[in-house]
Amino acid sequence: MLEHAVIDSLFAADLPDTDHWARRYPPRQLPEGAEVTRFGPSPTGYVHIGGVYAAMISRDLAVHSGGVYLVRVEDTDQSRSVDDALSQFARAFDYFHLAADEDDEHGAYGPYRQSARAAIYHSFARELLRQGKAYLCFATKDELAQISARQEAAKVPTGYYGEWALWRDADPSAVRDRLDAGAPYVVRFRAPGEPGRVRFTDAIRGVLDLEANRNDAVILKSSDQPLRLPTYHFAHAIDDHLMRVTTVVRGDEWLSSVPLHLQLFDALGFEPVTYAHIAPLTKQVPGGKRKLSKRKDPEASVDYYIETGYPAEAVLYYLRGLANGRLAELPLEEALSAPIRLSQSGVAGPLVDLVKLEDISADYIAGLSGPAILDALRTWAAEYDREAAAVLDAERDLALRALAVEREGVDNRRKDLRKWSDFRRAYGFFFAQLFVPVTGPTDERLAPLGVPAQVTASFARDLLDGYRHGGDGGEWFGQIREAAAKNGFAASPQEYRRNPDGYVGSIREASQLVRVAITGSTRSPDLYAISQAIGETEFRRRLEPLAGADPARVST
RNA sequence: GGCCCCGUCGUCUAGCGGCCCAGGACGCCGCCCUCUCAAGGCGGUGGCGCCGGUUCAAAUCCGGUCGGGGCUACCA
Repeated sequence: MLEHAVIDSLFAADLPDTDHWARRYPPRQLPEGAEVTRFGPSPTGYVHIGGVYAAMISRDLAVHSGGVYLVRVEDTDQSRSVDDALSQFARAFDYFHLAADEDDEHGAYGPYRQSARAAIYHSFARELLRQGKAYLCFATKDELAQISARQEAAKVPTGYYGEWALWRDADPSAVRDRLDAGAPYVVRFRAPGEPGRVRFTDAIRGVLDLEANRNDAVILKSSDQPLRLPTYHFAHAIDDHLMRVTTVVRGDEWLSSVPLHLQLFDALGFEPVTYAHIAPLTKQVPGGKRKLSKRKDPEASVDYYIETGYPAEAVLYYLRGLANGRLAELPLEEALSAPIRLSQSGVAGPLVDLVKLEDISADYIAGLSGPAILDALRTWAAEYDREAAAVLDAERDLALRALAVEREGVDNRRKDLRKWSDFRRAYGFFFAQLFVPVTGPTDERLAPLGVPAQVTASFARDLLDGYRHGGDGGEWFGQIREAAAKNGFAASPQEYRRNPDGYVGSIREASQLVRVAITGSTRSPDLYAISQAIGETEFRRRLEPLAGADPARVST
């Protein structure tokens, strides 16, 4: 075994012993049953919706047990770090109300960024080296590639283990020679040799029985890097122990690493944590489903949800329903406050279904009051649709009247907003600034109705002459019936069907003429309600072009 | 290749040996309402991957098989 003096010379002379860290991060004083959970984002500048999913579950466990939820940035791969990644996370967590109890701003178990914890990892790595539970490895990339090539040829499992592990039992003098020559090395964990099985209980999947790890995994990356950082495995064991984490919620791609992790906890003398491996969010593709992909699927990114304007509550409700089917049966309000139970978590790998999300979202928005919608809409628009934001600010009263249409004083509220970006399509026409008036009786938006231009113009003139804006809905609509009858429209679609040649259309077509003139579309909420919301002046202004009015008349 | 996880309507799920010739939600289809659309009301479509076994009885337990996914990195 390598002499302690040689081992120690590899680390800073003033590097504290492991005891120092144990004292520095004492066990937490928390009530019985309190869970300490964490989320460990890697700062690649991209926030995956699965990250929000995992963070939400972690945080929920802590909140409902009176524990602590912390965020620890896993930036041990410096080549993948992106500068503004942290602000991206801040934005996502903020949007989804996933504030951490502890992070670099507040918390006594920091720093909460792995690149700032190098000394801690070094202390423990040195300790493992001193105890012979780890060793220096000088194998080059080429040598490693050769080893696995030979293993494949020999049909034995690939990896760095047993007799294949070049430096596992190297002569100390050979190690010293390499060191003297300045050769770069990594620190490897000396896996306890004997093959066998390990059992552990996953909080979601129950008792699992896996093959024991025998790979001498790298725990400290190459010495030729300016900052010698640990691999995920080593950092996980040390950080989660020192931060006194009780339950680790992570993707099930980590399942096969558990045997290694358990060995590390054991070698380090730590109590193991409880694991909860969650199924990945997937997407339907021809022939099956696959993990949501960062590159191929826009809906994999939280930015998609934020920019499109899905309310956080709707997304959270949807995600909670995926985590615990039971919560999907509860009304939104209750589902958001009821605890997620790991034991009730699905193990499959749910498909993210945007159609379902939109249904939830539409329901949620429909339950909001007009002012509440306006408020949320404005916040969204300020960031993603400046023009709409300006209009909403300038026309606040009109916006409230528009949002009240078929929403206030009705039994079932209109559901035409699934997300904030639907606003323009659904409500844009209320606002003169966003509305494009018809150009005249020949406007192409009127063409599908099949009404001759002269009839259209005459009908509009008749409607405008003596037009009374107020009254109740019935009276108001009566004016359209009157003008329609006068211009050869059938009083009902049925009547028109019976005698298509006797009419230019039915009341349906006549109404649609008005609708297109007022809203620009053949689909809209109740016409009477819209007319009252925009007011008489605007109503007349929009109807006039239909009458084929000359420009001079319009401008006065 | 090796190891591991998973498999109920198109999708998310309930189901933990009899309450299930499988329940709910979303979607889809139809009807009703109706000046359009959205919504709403009512009805319908549709599933235990497959094969064996255990049992009086299986979606539920066991074995196999097929299918999907993951790991097998000095990425997390």
